[in-house]
Amino acid sequence: MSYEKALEALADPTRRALFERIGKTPSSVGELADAFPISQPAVSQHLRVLREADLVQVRREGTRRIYGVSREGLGALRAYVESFWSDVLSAFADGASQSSEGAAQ
Amino acid sequence: MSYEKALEALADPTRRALFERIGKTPSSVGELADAFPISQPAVSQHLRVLREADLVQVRREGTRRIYGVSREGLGALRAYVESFWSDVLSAFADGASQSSEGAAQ
DNA sequence: AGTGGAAATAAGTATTTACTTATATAAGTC
DNA sequence: GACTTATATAAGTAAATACTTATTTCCACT
Repeated sequence: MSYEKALEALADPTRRALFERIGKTPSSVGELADAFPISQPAVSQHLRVLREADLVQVRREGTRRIYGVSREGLGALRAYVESFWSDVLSAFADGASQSSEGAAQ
Repeated sequence: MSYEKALEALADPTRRALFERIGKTPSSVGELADAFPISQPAVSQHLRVLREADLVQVRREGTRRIYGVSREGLGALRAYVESFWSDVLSAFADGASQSSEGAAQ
């Protein structure tokens, strides 16, 4: 749906690192705050942006909140990039206008 | 190579719009400056960022410069998203831990 | 070489944003 | 209900950035 928000969310290096870490192992806010050199509120703020981009998902576990990757936002981003990519490929096949390039792929 | 720069470049709405327009029809700086409600230098600055992210490519044509999409940066971004996506899918297949989701794909 | 047009760079500015510390909310435990 | 632990929100700040106008660079043409 909104690949725009996904792009904006993943543009920031810290937020991207948080997202990648969450992708490998779902984590609580505290675990993330321990693993990264920023404060807990900073982590929460980043998580909020990632959540609003549908890139992550929360699950309550007692008093903690476990953040994991959501497929919604990532899927939207993937669809966008993929469609753009195929457009570019077909434009290249048509025109073959890109001068400084060698073989395809 | 550097999907990071591609993400940062495409995060800005104006720059993303420029990139999408260039994807449809390669254009000169002047044409872009006419088509968008920003000044020519602003266009040039955005093009520079897109160029440094290997998302666009320049070709000289007389005194003008025609910008077209480059496959380098877009391919890098695509590879990143794609690999992340497949990781998420396999993690989902393993754990099936995402609570609020329905069927796969 | 001199002129004209196209694009890049320089310099300055207002907005955005990624952080901080302080505080509030929420859930589990006694 | 009081206390502790975990997370979110409030408020403020310094750095990044997307624009502007002014100027420079670069190419074509005479």
